[in-house]
Amino acid sequence: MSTITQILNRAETNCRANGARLTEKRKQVLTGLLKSKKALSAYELINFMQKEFNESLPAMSVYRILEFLESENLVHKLHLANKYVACSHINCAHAHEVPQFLICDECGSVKEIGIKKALINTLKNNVEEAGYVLKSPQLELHCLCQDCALKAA
Amino acid sequence: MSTITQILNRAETNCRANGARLTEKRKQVLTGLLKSKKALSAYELINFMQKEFNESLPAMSVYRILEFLESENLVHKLHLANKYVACSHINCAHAHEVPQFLICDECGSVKEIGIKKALINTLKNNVEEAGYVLKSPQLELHCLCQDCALKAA
DNA sequence: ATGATAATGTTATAACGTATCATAGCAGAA
DNA sequence: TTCTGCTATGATACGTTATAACATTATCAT
Repeated sequence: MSTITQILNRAETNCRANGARLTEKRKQVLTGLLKSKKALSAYELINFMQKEFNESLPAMSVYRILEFLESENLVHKLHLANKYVACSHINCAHAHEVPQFLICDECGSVKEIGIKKALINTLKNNVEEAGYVLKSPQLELHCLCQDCALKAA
Repeated sequence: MSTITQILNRAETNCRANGARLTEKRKQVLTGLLKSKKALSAYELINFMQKEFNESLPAMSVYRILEFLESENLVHKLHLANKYVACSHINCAHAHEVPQFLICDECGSVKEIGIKKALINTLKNNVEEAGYVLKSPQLELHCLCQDCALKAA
C-alpha cells in the first residue's frame, strides 16, 4: 500500500518526465481523488477543495485540471457516471493497461481492474464484424459492490 | 426491413400485452427515435417533436415518456452519451438480448448488436473475481463508424 | 356519473459542462 | 535585467441535461 505522499511524488516525477508541471492546485485535486473512496464529480471536487484546503476553485479550473490529470494518466473519467477517479496504478512500475471500471450503483464506489487481453480481442472482433472501429476499449460496468450486494439480499 | 408503421403496431401490441398504454405522445416520441439515424438527447427530441408534429412537449414529459418506453423495452438509454435510441428489435420475434451499443464519437450514429453469451460470461467472471456483482451487462463502446473511420484515414 | 389511477402539464431549480475573455506567473532570450 | 511568450488560472455567462413538486387532464372500471 502506498501512502498518498508517495503517490504524489511519483505523479510529480511522471509529469516532469513528460515536461508537464504538477502544480499545487493540480496536486490538491489529485489528492482529493486519492483520499476519496468513491468517484467524485467535478462539483463534488469543488466542495472537497473548499473544505479540505479552503480553496475556492471555479468549475472551469477543475475541469481543466481534471483534463490535465487525465492526459497524464493520473486520473480516469467515468463517462457513465460523469465522475472522476484517481488511477489506481500511479505508483506501479508496469505499463498502464486499459482500465475496466466496476461502478457500484448503490454507493458509488469504484474498482479498477485490468481488462484481459482475450476479452479485448473478442470485443474488437465483435465491433469489426459490425463494421465499426473500436476507439477505446475502456469498459464501465453497472455493478453492486460486495457490501451493497449483501445489504440488498 | 420493417416500416415504421409496422414497428409502431408491434410496439402497441407489446404494450397492451403488458397492460401498458402506448399513447399518442409516446407513439410520437418513439416515432422520432425511429426516424432518427442517430441517438437523440431529450432536448433534441423536443425540437424534433416541434418540427415534425408541431407539438410543444415540456422536458419533464419527454423524460417521463422516455422512461416509460425504456421500461417497455422499446427504447434504450445510452448512458455514455446521455442520448436515447429506439430498440432495433421491436419487430423481432426472438426474446430480447442484452444489447451492446457501438457509438460513433464523430457522427453520433449508433449500432446495436447482441452480446455473445461467451463474452457475458467472461465479463461476469472478471467482475466476480473482483468481488462485485454485475447488475447489467449492457455495453457501450466508443467507436468510429465505417464512414467516419474512412474520412479520418 | 363517480371515483381511482395513469398521463401530462407547469414551474422552478439542481447538476453538469463549456465558451470566452481576462489575468497572473513562470521560463528563456536579448 | 527586462522583455516576450507560453502556461495556468480566474471570472462571467451561458448551454445542456435532469429532476422535484405540485396541478391538471384523460382514461377506465364500476
